[in-house]
Amino acid sequence: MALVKPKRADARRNYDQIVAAAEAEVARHGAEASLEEIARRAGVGSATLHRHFPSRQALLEAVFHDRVVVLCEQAREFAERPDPGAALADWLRAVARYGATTRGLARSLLDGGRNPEPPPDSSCETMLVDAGGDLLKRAHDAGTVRPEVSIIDLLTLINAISLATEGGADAAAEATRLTDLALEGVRPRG
Amino acid sequence: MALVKPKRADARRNYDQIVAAAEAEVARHGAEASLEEIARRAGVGSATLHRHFPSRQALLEAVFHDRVVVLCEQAREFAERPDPGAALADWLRAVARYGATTRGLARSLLDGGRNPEPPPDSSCETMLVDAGGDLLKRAHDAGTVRPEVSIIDLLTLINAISLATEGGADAAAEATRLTDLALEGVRPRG
DNA sequence: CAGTGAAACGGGGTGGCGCCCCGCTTACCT
DNA sequence: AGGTAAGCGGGGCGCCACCCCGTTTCACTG
Repeated sequence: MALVKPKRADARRNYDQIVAAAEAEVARHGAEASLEEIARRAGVGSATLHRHFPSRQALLEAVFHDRVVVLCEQAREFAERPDPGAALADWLRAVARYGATTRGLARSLLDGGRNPEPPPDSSCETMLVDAGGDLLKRAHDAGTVRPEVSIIDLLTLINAISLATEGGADAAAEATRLTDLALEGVRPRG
Repeated sequence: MALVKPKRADARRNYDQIVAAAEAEVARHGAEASLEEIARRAGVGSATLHRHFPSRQALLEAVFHDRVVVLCEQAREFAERPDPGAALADWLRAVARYGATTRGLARSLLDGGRNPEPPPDSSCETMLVDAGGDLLKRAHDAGTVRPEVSIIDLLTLINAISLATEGGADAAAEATRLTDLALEGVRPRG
């Protein structure tokens, strides 16, 4: 059950240094940050980076994993709230806001979803789908969400919004506004 | 008023060949297609490509320009329809579908919007904003769209959907579904 | 604590890229 | 036909992802 991290001490140390360097570099330059530069800043050879992370996507997953876990914990808290519709909406807004202000995350999730092979249980995508699916189920049961709406659709939409607003002047505000627009619809409510 | 295209005959021929090659290559590999490869397939040196198109964005604009013009003409037709709300929705669906099935377009529009300097009147973004703005105005006047909704927000949302669904198994269907979701909202309609 | 086998490392090579310089070619105008 | 400037493109530069393979480092055993 426990994560089987690299065994040797130097390997583990390098792994952590690479993730730390990647976090900084991705924050600066987005999901397309130079892997060579990340390796350089981590103080390792580029071969070491490629050995630990066979793809850019794998590295991004490691970078964002902890933050996504926090979002999922928040979902679990929101699940206790009395109004499931508002809980789902608030969580989606939080996801949109976080995605819009965290360079590279939205792109990483999009590319991850494109991947043909099934993602592991600990992938960012899977975790979000699981956490959000629970909130959605409650909202469905309460009748505050149309039954044909799926969690995949919702997260795809939210992630698309993050992607489109990421890096803007006030990304969080714009992501929130667009999320509200999508959740409420375009027509006035009776 | 008429476009001031490159004057010399060989320049114009190369320009057209580059755009044609770019169209094919972008369709195959998306907005990040290799510029070197495009030049190779167009039968010109890479310097010629860079002379005609100082940035990747400029090339993409040229590639998609004609198709976007068609979308805008469609908007003008839709403006005649009796139900402005449905006309706007149908047009947005068409834009979403086209963006989702045309590799590179959504990405190009997104990056174009990031550009700090104001886009020229003939840019894809400007044309869509103008054409859609007219449809939205009619819908606003008819009261079928909430007044605080802007055409920028709508197109950003639609473009985000295109971006997120582009390249999927049935991109057109998914883009349409997500567009409907965003237009109608998540909650059931009274 | 020393020795050993394997795991991990990283310098450097390869091929591809975007971009640009500059000597050469070509089309246009008179 | 001849002059001239616009246009061309081979080739160079710096950066990148990715990988090969000789070398170093770790962990385990006696």
